[in-house]
Amino acid sequence: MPKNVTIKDIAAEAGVSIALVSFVMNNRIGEDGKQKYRVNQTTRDRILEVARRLNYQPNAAARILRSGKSRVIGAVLSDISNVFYGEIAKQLEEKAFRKGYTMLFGSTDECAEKLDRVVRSFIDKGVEGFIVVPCEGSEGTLRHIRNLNIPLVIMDRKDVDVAVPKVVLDNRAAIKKAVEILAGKGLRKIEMLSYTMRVSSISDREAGFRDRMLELGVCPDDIRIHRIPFEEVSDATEQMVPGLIARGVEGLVFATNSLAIAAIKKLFSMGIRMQQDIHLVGFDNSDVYDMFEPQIPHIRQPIERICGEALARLCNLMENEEKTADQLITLDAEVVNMQ
Amino acid sequence: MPKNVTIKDIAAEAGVSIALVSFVMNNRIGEDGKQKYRVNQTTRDRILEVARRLNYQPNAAARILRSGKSRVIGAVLSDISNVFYGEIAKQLEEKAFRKGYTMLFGSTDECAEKLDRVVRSFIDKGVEGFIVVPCEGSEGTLRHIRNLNIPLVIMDRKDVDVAVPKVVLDNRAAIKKAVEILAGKGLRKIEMLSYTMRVSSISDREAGFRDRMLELGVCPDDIRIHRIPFEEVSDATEQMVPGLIARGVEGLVFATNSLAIAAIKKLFSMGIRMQQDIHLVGFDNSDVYDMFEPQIPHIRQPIERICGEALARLCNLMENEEKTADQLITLDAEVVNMQ
DNA sequence: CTGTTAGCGCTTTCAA
DNA sequence: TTGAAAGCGCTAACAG
Repeated sequence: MPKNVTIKDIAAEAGVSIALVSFVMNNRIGEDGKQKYRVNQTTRDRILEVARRLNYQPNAAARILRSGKSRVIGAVLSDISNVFYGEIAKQLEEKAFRKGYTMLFGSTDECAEKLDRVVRSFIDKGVEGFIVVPCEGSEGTLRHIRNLNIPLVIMDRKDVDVAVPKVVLDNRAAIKKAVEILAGKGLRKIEMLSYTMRVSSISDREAGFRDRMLELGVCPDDIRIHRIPFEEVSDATEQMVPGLIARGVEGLVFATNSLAIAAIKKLFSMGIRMQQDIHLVGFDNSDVYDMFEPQIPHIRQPIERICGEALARLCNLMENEEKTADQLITLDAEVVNMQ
Repeated sequence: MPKNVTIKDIAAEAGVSIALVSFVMNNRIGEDGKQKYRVNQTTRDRILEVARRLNYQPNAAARILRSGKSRVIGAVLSDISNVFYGEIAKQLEEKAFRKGYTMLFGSTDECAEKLDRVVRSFIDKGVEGFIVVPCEGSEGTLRHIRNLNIPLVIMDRKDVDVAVPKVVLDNRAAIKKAVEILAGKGLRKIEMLSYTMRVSSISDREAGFRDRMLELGVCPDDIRIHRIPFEEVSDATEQMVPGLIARGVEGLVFATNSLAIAAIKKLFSMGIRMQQDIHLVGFDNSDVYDMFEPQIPHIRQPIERICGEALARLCNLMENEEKTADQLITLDAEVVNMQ
């Protein structure tokens, strides 16, 4: 391994001091035409030339050590292989890149222990801030982040007693819109598929469903929410669907795309005609929704805005060393393919 | 921001030297019961106690600077929001974590410039190694990585003239299996949907198709591969499908899941019955494949093994400072839901 | 078993 | 306009 080029090498080669090299390297990005350090144009050019010739790469570690800023953000999501979080990841990465930050991603798979492991390893890596989608039992870890004074923004879920900014969807309103689509068609025998998991996004969606159903005059005892364990969506959903049909359910709303997909598969295999024999409203994206004619309407989260807000708040905390503003940013969902 | 605790603080608090603290901290992970530095058990306990009490977090930057190892790997994929790469990302992250590495992810969106930007930013971050899915025109950047002497493993595509390990699917064989499924049903009017993009994974899949069709006795002029631009899969595919049907195509194989999904949507909307009026074989995963009865068979890449191999090679290069072993690791695809 | 010490590469103050 | 020098926090010889 040919020893990496350092500013010292450049200084030697160009016959100047390392300080000068450092100055020049940091001015590279002519920020707003204002140069903090004035260096002789000739010297500057010579240094830049040498740097290029020697293929100089600044050492990140040294820079971080000295400046104390790593410009790395850790994002701890639920499951990066799920489309929704995949899109979140992509947006975060892009937006962070533009701001000059690098993102580190990790999946919790809804397991508090894994979340803790990931968070600790990220801290080890010297992340400057965190964006976290909490899961059941993760409060301790989140508090740990706070205690370490590492900026933190919570995303997607808000039922965590930690005083940090939280960016979430207005889940109640979102599901109300979903129910509305079905109610608007005159349907009343509407049921919901949800997770057993108790996190605010899910609970709020359930609450929204309950609220709207009550408003529609449905008797509380007739409001049906079916809860399925996260780990066995496919099987459990498949087993449950026939029962729904047997009971003559007319409409179904879903708390997540995975639930919707599992149900649609089963319904389709049973020969049930979507949006005819039964009416559905999905949540989040899936290629499956668009398969049918008419397409299955679904609730779309404003992923770009969610990521934008989360990152903005985080940068605020990181850059302005602001006191932990415990704000709740709530964004509205939109309905796709409303019929 | 309360000054972070350093080994110095611990040393002072525990009344020992910083060296001792360092030794203890590095032995934390009792590797194979063998401790490199022997420290008095009482002292050790005291130090650990103080460290815990003061909530000590080792400074990553300093450690990296000193040891020269960041234990960070950069993965540059095509599009992390696509299921296939999403799963790749997840596997890489998990496996890397077990080996004590952290992954950095970036998407190229099949744009060489973006790939270059991402790579440079990762280098800036001090990654120790790269796993890259190249795209058209990315050779220069890959060579740049080599010149910097940063370990590199290429994944998914092999048509890059850079002497590094490459882990790919046996794409020719994979598509042959796909064609075989259709041929086994006695079909001969089989066509393929592919990308215009010239990367080995795609080209090889096309070659496999051509080969198998020739073997089946199809006249070269009758072998039809339809190439669709990556950026407009949906629209272009939708426009193309009716023509295929009009020509009485019996079977379709796809070079990627996105192509398959787009085609299936259109076919379905036209009322064509899958695996009856037309027979399909998909590539990679999609929830859409499982929607139909019988399910749409598809080619499944051994994602876990791909990631395992790629990471293993990379670690080899990073840890053993081995000379660039220019090996090509080819893995076999498997057919899911063969009927 | 424990302490001293010399840097890793870079930023930045202070002085020239 | 330039240079000298002091560390950032940690590791790892080397010396006791």
